[in-house]
Amino acid sequence: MNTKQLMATLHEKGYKVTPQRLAICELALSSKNHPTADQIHQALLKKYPTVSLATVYQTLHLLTDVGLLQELGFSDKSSRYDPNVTPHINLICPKCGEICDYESKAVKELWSQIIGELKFKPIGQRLDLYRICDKCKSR
Amino acid sequence: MNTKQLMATLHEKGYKVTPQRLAICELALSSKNHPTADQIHQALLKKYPTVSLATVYQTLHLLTDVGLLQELGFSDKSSRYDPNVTPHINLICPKCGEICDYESKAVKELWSQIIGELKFKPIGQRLDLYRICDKCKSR
DNA sequence: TTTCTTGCAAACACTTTGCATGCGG
DNA sequence: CCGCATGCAAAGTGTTTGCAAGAAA
Repeated sequence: MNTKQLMATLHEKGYKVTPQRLAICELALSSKNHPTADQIHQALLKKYPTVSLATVYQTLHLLTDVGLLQELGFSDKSSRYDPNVTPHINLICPKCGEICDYESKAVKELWSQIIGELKFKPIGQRLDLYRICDKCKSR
Repeated sequence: MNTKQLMATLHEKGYKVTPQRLAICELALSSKNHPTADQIHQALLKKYPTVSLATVYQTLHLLTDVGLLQELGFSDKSSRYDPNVTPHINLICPKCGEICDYESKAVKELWSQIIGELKFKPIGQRLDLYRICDKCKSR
């Protein structure tokens, strides 16, 4: 999603377009490593030294409402944000917190099979798979 | 799991057996509605009016460590505890917070198929499916 | 001009910790 | 007896809120 599309989406939903929002949206939606709100905030400070963490949270919620982002809450009370809202597996290392997406035709097929079995359409899903990542294993 | 087995498991892992622990374990492990720590605490107060919430949290972590319980963290920072640690789907209503388990042969089969594809053994999983529950839909 | 957004700081909810006391092994 | 477990209260953490000032439409 480019900037133009993003601005159109915000307008459409009745949200104002501000530089902060654009910056946060672009960072969050292009992220690959499932960042925390704080990580996004830190990255943002380089370009916008005055943005507050509260604004980051607010904008992330906005994106979650709109359906462009998924918030993954964890038992340590931290949240990670994932721009991939399609059915996929989050491979999570409980040691270091690394999360990477695992996408495959099989996953999507199997998931749609389960949905068929359930006879209703879900509004979202979250598939986590926990395992010690290679880095942590070799240590 | 009955009380005798539970006591044996605690001993085995080097944990002391106390009345509080037994009570918390029995409540948590037999729960069907994915309670919060506070709900467990409230229920417990009827029998043990002096147990502290801290003890409840500690014991729930103990059970999680031992692998008898899974902690489900959510984006609103709440945690729910699930005694079902086998691969199954949590049907979650984001409106009212209701969680029910959906277990089927298909889920387990398809899940193990995906695991086979991954070439390593996970140490756990979490499969959430979000949908508005019937009660909320009819309202 | 009107309304929404921002940034700050204070408030919040849930969870964890420190410590003195008490009980299990 | 020794050491872990308990209960309480205080501290901690990530997130949310209230409000005045500022910017978008």
